Amino acid sequence: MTKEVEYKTYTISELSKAFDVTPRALRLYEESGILSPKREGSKRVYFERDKVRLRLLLRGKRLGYSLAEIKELFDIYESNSGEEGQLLLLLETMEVKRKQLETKKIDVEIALQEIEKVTNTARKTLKEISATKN
Amino acid sequence: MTKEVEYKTYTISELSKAFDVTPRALRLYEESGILSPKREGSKRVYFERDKVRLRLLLRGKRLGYSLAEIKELFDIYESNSGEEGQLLLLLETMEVKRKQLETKKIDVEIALQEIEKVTNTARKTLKEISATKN
DNA sequence: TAAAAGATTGACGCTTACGTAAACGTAATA
DNA sequence: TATTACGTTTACGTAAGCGTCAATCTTTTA
Repeated sequence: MTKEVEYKTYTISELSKAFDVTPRALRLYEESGILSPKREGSKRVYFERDKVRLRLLLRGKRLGYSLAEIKELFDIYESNSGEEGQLLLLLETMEVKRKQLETKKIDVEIALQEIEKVTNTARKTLKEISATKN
Repeated sequence: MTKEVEYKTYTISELSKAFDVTPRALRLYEESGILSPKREGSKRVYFERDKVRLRLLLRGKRLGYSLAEIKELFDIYESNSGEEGQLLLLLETMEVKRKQLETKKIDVEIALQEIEKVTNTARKTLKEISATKN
């Protein structure tokens, strides 16, 4: 008794709409070795795995990582043989990334504080203006 | 009695070392209209104001903003006449940026969580390995 | 005073991350 | 069956953000 599992698949345009990226970008991500859709003839067929990776990829981009860096991360993560050396490499890499992200987090928070300051000052001035008007 | 105020100034190489950017970059930032050092003959002289702006610029970059966007922000902030329309524009702009930053904050936090998961899994596996060894 | 250290202005080069168009194939639809 | 929609590869174009000379000038410093 074979267990039939339905895998949802996506065409390039479906995936591109779903994530608001162009097909061109998806092809580039493939060329960069990050996505690897199956083929049906010459047409790309994307599976859940690709969707997951694309989601991570885009988050990575928003965080400022280059495609090369993102691929590197995927590679390290996947090449993980469960072997000790590999695991240690993984841990080191993650530690580096973690520190970068903590720094970024601080950058974001400082920026938010600055925005708040500017905003408060502007609001005060506005209030004074409307008070003067009356 | 004239009040003499000492302003600390910087040469391009001093500032470049202080912020770990190349002189070339500083010249580009000037060309982009973000920095505007005074001149002593043909030589650039940077004041505190430039230092402050550079610090903000670099944070902006780390947050993923382009030089053009950064300049735009400075422009809006400075063109602020205290006039009502300008203040409202400033508030709107800041609100947009604030939302972007909140999104980025979430991205960072999700990424940190993912790193934690991967890290924990790797650590567990490592423990199992060292247990087997004995 | 000669040489080294820093500065300046071009100007061309390079990488990343796509955009865009061309030329072509296949499949669904009017 | 003709057209429209969607897909493919190939390839050139582009914008941003510098890197890297080259040629020249000025100022220290040995």
